Amino acid sequence: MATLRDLSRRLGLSVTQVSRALNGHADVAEATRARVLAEARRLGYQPNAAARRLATGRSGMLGLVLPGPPRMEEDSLFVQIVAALSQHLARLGRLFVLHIADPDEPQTEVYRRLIGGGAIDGFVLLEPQLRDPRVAFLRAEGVPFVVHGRIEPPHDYPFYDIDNRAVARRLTGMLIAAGHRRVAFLNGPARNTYAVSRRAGWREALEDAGIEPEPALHRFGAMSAGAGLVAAVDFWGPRGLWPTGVVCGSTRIAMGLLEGIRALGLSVPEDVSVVVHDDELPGLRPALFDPPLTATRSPLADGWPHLARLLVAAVDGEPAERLQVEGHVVTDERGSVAPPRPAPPGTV
Amino acid sequence: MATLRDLSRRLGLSVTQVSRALNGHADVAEATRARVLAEARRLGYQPNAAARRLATGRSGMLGLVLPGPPRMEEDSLFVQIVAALSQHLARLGRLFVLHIADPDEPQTEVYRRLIGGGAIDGFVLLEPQLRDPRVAFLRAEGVPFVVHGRIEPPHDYPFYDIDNRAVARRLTGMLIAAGHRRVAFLNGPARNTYAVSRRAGWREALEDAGIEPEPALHRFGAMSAGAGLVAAVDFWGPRGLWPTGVVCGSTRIAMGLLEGIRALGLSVPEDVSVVVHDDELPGLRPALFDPPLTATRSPLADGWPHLARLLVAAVDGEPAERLQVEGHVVTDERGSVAPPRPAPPGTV
DNA sequence: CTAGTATTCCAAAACGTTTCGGATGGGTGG
DNA sequence: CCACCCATCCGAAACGTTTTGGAATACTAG
Repeated sequence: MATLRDLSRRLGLSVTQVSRALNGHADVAEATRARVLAEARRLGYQPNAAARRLATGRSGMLGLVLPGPPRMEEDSLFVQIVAALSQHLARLGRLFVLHIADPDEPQTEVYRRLIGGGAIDGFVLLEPQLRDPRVAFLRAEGVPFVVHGRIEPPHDYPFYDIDNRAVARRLTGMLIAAGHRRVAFLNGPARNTYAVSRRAGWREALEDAGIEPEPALHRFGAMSAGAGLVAAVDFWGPRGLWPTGVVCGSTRIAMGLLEGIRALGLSVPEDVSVVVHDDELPGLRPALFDPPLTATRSPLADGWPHLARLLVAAVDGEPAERLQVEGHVVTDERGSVAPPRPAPPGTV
Repeated sequence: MATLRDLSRRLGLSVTQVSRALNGHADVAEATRARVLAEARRLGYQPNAAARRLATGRSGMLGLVLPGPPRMEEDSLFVQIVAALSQHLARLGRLFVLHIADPDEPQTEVYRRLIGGGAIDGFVLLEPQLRDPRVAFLRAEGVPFVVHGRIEPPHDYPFYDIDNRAVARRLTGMLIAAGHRRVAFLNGPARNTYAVSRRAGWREALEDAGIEPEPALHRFGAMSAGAGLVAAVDFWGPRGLWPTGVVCGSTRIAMGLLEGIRALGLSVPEDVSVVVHDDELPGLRPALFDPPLTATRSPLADGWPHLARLLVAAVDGEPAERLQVEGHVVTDERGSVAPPRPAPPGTV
């Protein structure tokens, strides 16, 4: 493998100048730079990553840490993320390190090990939580990171996110506009920040319409078909609360909900109106549901290129304020919303 | 971050001795080593990966390169591989680098870039092919690698593999033993070495029974349900070859094959006997097919820990002969094999 | 002609580790 | 007492890059 010294000898230049020529510094004559570049190409020169890293303190490696092996139903999404990050980082000249943590080891220990040896320059953080310990740790250590989503203020870090409160407001608002007053919300896990924002949005939409939000109609829970099915049985079973409209935080929840609604002999949108936020999860398209579901839509996939770009910029020292991207959300009307039908006698 | 120098100053030792103490060299007094270890722990010392790498030439990073984003039906398998490699390598103190190559860039260029800067010590090679260009390149460059499967002899490299010829012999043999003479084989892609070995096994089993292998009954093709379905229509359609028994190289092929057989109004095992090799692909269990399929079984997942271990050993200079593992294959009899029924009149 | 300013270059230090070639001192066998 | 060996230690070089602080040259303004 050719080194800078080899080049410098062949060219009759100092190692310094060769380095500066290759790195595009200003104080090297254009003619010299051309000679250096030509010779470097000829010899197939590639800078030694270790040496560069020792000198600069940067490794050029960016990491994603998962708390454990993904659950089966998340497989396709996981592949999407990993493939996208790897590809986009490669395009930016970085390497992608994937680390599946041992579920027993404390999260921050894992990060400590990875940054300790200077192996990894920065991290992508998925599924941020309120008072996220990873964020606290990386902040304290001064290690760059980019968040997919947002944590609580101050927002002094790079992120890609959508306006989750607005999403929930819009979905809830569509049902209210159709005349619904008992609007339930099947939300994600309470520990995730986006779920908290969405609850706020649901509340606001109701309050704006002069409706008192009924706590029992809001549910934190898993983003799974199971959660939707259970909710259906619970809402419209013997002692149910009979909401007339339901906002689903995920197409997976909606899938289970629709199954439950069908099983109970009800139908959408005649008996219940359903709307959903569509992340464009692989293989789950609200347009292909029966009936097709009205939805707000912002593909998760939109975020991956941004995350790669933002993280690289953050490692390069760009200030966080310029590294905050909010994704677009569009609305797809599909006819799963109709005016409410009065609740059957004998229910609240 | 504490360095060796910090430790040496605190302990009144030379940097040399501290380094040797931590790395378990022989010429350091036990008492000294204990002191060093204690102090290292106290300061939370972690060796700087870049410096070590610069000195030793090894980076501690091991890579997997995929030629492009995985296809959807392979997602779960891909997750399994990636998660397992990451976890097992982490346990061995190495980092796992996943690189999704740009499909346009020539494979060897990708590897050249990755090893060029000394970024990656060695690679896991999946889906080896005959005269695999990656193998040729890595061999020429002297970069360690481990192969999942085998390439053509000489076998002077580390691998984990099963005896694919024996698998095909066993499956074909089971059908022959039940009285079948027209035994078809739905194989994997011709470019993959395992498919070539399996074809040899199929041939041998037939020849051992004094049956002339009929080339039209063997098919290279994708490991997909589609391939199985097409084969079914082709075998038992209007101008079909009417094999009485079929060996499937994968449960995915078998899935399509069974669907086709059913669609043609035939049934297993009355009209056709079917056996399959079961890799334990996620979500595909021959025991749950209708009817349950007789199979040879060796979980792909068995291989991942070996691959991690073998690669690490290879990078550490262990000779290849000791780094060759052959996985076990068991047979599951499930009753999808019956004696053949005579071909309908008018067919070959 | 002089002082000042760009432009282009370079020697040497620094990054933190491993390793090579000894040095030191105590013990052993003669 | 000498020669030798063993156990334990150390200084210095090496890995290949970036960066610092200036040096040398040519040009410009006065």
